[in-house]
Amino acid sequence: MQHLLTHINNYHPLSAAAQATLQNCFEKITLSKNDYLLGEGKVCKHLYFLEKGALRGFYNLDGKEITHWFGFENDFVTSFHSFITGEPAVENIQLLEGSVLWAISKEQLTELFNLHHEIERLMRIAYEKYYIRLEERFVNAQFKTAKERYENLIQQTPHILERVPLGCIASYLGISQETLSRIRSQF
Amino acid sequence: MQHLLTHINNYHPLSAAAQATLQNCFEKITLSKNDYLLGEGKVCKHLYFLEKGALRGFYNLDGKEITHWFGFENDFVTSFHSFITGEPAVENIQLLEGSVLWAISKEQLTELFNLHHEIERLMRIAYEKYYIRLEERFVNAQFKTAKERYENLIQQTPHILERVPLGCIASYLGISQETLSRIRSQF
DNA sequence: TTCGGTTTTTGATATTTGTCAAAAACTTTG
DNA sequence: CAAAGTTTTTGACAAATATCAAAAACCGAA
Repeated sequence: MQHLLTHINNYHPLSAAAQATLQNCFEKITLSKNDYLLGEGKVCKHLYFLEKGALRGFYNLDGKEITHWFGFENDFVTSFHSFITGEPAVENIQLLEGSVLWAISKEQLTELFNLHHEIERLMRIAYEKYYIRLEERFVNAQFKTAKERYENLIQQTPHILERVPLGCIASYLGISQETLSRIRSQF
Repeated sequence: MQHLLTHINNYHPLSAAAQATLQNCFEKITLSKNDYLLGEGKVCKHLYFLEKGALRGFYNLDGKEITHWFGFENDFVTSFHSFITGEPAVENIQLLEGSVLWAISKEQLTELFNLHHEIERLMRIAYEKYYIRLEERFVNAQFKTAKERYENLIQQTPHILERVPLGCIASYLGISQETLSRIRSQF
């Protein structure tokens, strides 16, 4: 829990009062490798903070699993579309490693926004950061070649390579596993 | 101005006090077709609301202009990366039509957040919507074929086809202009 | 209205990436 | 440790898309 608070204060320092309220609303969750945090079709009613471990978001397309994002230490994770709109999720969230998470419900979070302006500010700032991050992934996906995207991955998020099977990484990069394998053999 | 307030109240209803404060902070801007709202290398210090007209964000790559987003009526536009981080923009924002915009500086907006919790809430909600929108574009870019992306465009944002030159649309969809032309001839 | 410029389309060809199938390299576990 | 399963690589080929060049269509201003 201290881990979470430290990270949050990094984003945007909170008053002692706000921190105390936050503490009461997050619930600890411990999951094993391959467990599901969310199954497609379910509404994702929680925002999670990943204290330790790794997970992936994926959906099914023609019998194949398309991984489109990963979460690691200090990431806030949820099925954003479902969490925000309240619609059923199209994606699954599955653990890649045994992990420790902290969960807060959307309901509680909304309540916290009302109680503490600064917590809503924290969230606004978090969205800014996540927006920028997504924007960069979008530009990569749309305008870079497979090889450039792989080089980007090596340079900017090498931990992904060390902790995730190549099959997941291929679809994360938007290429087939065979193509990824061939790109790798060039290094 | 009433236009802007109406739109904002649609997002998230504001108190009369907050609305009055907002009114004083937005400045009206009128620009002609082909004018620039932002040039690359400049820090984007404003958030704009597009009341009427159309514009595009693009950057230069190997002498070619890569259009990656459009703005239309009722869109909030800025160079998000630059606006959020304070770093120089990599992109240009250029008018596709004569337009009417309302501008607010980041500084003033931050001030408004302090004055009215509800305005920060409005912004948090706006980020949520824009995040989801971007997420959908990302999935399209990474996992759909050129033809599927074009079909999506026809169904979901047909106004783009009517108001924007095909060269811009091609890079917006992440395909070459020739390929776009060939896809179109199939319809 | 017509000339000059821009935008869009068409054609030929090259490149990138995907698909399917099989082999090789790893992992797990009994 | 060995069999069985899983993941990764390799090969041959197919499909999608890009590139370059030129023609056609469109448009705006003198």
